[in-house]
Amino acid sequence: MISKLEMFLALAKERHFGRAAESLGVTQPTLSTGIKQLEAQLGVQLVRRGSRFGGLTPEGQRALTWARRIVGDTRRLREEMRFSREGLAGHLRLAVIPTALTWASRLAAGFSARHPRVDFTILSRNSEDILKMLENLETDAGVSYLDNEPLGRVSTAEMYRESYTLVSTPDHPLADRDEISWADLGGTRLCLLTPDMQNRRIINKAFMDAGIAPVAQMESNSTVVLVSHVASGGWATILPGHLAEFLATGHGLAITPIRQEVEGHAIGLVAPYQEPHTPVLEALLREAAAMSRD
Amino acid sequence: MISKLEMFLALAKERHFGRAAESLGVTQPTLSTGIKQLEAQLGVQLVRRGSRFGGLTPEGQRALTWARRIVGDTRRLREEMRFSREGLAGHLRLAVIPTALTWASRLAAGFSARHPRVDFTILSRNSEDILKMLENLETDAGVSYLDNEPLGRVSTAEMYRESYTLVSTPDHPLADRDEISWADLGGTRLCLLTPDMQNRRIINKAFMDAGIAPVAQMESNSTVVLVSHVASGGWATILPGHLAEFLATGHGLAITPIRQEVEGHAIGLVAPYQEPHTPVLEALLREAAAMSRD
DNA sequence: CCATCATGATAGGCAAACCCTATCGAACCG
DNA sequence: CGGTTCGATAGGGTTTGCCTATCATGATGG
Repeated sequence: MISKLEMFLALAKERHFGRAAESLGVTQPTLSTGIKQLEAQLGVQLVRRGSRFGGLTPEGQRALTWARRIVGDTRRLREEMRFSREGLAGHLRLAVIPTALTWASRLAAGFSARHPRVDFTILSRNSEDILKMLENLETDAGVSYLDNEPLGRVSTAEMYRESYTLVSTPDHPLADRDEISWADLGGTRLCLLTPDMQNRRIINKAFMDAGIAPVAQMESNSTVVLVSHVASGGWATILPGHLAEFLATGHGLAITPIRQEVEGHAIGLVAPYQEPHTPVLEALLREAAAMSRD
Repeated sequence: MISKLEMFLALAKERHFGRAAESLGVTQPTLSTGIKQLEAQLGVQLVRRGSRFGGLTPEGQRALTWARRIVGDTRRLREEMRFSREGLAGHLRLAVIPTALTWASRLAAGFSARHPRVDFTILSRNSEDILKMLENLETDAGVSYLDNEPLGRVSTAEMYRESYTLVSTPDHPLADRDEISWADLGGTRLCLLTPDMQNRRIINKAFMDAGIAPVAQMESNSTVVLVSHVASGGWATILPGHLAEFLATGHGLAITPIRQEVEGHAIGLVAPYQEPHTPVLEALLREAAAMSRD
C-alpha cells in the first residue's frame, strides 16, 4: 500500500509514467499496474489517461495531499527509528535562499560540530521552490523568510533579521556616507537578484515606498555574480549586511548601510509541521533558535 | 507495511499476541511474524518479549505515535475516496458524555436528515475515554467538554453551554423556588454521576466553591438511574437543564434552576485534528457549529 | 517436584502478490 | 504513411503472506 502511494507521488511529480518508474528504480509496467491497483483499492480514478499522462483527477488531487502525509510520516518513522538505533547520524537536506547561504552554512557547521555523524546537502533555491520542496518531501528543512509569504503547515525557528546595505566601489558618490536611505539610490546603476527571489521583491517594495523606480540593469540568481559585477566596476548592488561583508571583503569594495524604518524581515529555519518532530529536526530547530540569541 | 503497522497498533492495544491477531482476523503466527518483520524493517525492537507480551520498548512507544498517524491518515484517505465515489454515505461512530446524549442525538438526527445514507453508532462514555478512543481510532468523533481538560490535537465545534438544575420530587423543600444557589443544596440527599465523569467533578467544584461538601449518597454512570431514583422518592439530582427536561417529563418531578455565577462549560463536537478534514467530518463539524446558533 | 496451562516462536506448504521482459495499440509528427 | 513516444497488457519466475501444526518456555498448582 505505501509503495503504491510512493508510486503515486512520483507520478504526480514527474507527470510521466516512464520517468516516474525510473525515479523509483522500477520498470514502467510495474508502476503502471501499481497505479491501477491503487485506483482499484480506493475505488476512484486518480489519473486522467489518454494515450499519455493527462493530469490528476480532482480525487487524485485530494488523494495526493493524503499520500504526501502518509508517505512523509512513514519516512519520518523510519528515520526516527534509525536515529534511536545509531544516534544522530544520517543525511540532512537543506534548501536555502541565496541571501541566507552564509547563515545556513554557519547553522550546518554548528550542528555538525555537535553531531559529527550527520552530513548535509545545502541547495540554493528561491523561497517559493523551498516550500514546494518541503511539500514534495524533496528537502528536510529550508531557510527562508518567515513573515512574508503564506507558509502553510510548517514549524519555524527564527535565526536573524535582515538589514540591507549598498555594496559599491569606493569611488561611488554614496560610498563615503555613514548611512543612506532608499530614496538616495534613485539614479544608481544596480545589479540585483532576479524577481523570482523574494529578496528582490522586498527591495522593489522598498524602492516603491521611497517613491522611486528600481533600476536593475543587471540581474542574476546568484549573489556571487552581483558582487563580482560590482567589483568589475561601474555597478552597485544591495545585499543583507552579513552577506555583503562576507562577499565584499578582499575586493576593495565599500559597504554602506541603508536606513531601515521598520524591523527587517525575519529569516529562519522552516520544517514540515509534525507533532512530534523527529530528533534531528528537533535538534536542528533548537540549533537555529539558538543562533538568534547570539 | 501499513498492514504491519495495523498489527502493531492492535498488539499495543490488546497487549496480547493472540487476542491482537484475533481482533484483526488473522492467526497468531501471522501477527507474530508481522511484528518481527516490522522490527526488522525499522531496525529496532518495538516489543519486550519474555515468554509473554512484556510491553513496548521506548522505541515502540515512539513508533506507536507515528503508527497511529499513518494508519489513521490511511483510513481517512480510503474513507474520503469512498465518499467521493458514493457521496456522503457510510458509518459514523460517536462517543458522547452521558449528559450530552440528547444533544448528540439531535445532532445525529439533523445530520441524518441531510445525509440519509450515513448511519450512526452513538456510545455513552466519560470524557477521558472519549479522548482515548479518538487516539486509538476507535471512534470518529466525540461530544464532550471543550474547555476543561487538555484536549490534545483535535478540532472542535461548540454546540451549547451547560447550565444546571435541581431535579426533585415536588414536595422537596427547594422545589417551589424560582431559582436556588449551590449553597442552598447543603443538606440535600443527592444522587449523582460517578466521579469518573467530568460532570460530577464540575458539580463537586461548584459545591466546594460554595463552601459545602457534596453529599452523593447514590452514584451511577447513567442519568437514567439518577432520575429514576429521584422519581422513586426521597432523592434529588443535579442535571443540565435540557437533560432534566427530557428525562423528568411525565414523572411528576420538579425542575429548579441553579443560579450560575459564570458562563457554563462549553460542550461540543471533538474530532481528530487533520488538515484537511474528510468530507463527513467537515459536514458534521458544520452541523454541530450550526446547533450553537439555533 | 512434576503435570498442566498459557503464550509466543518456529517450520513447512500452498496461494497470492509482485516485478520483470516482451509486446501491443493509440496518438503524434514529419 | 513510416517512425516515435507512451502507456497498457500478457506471461512467467520469484517473493511474500498466511495458514496449520508443532515446539519452547515460564507460570501455576497440587
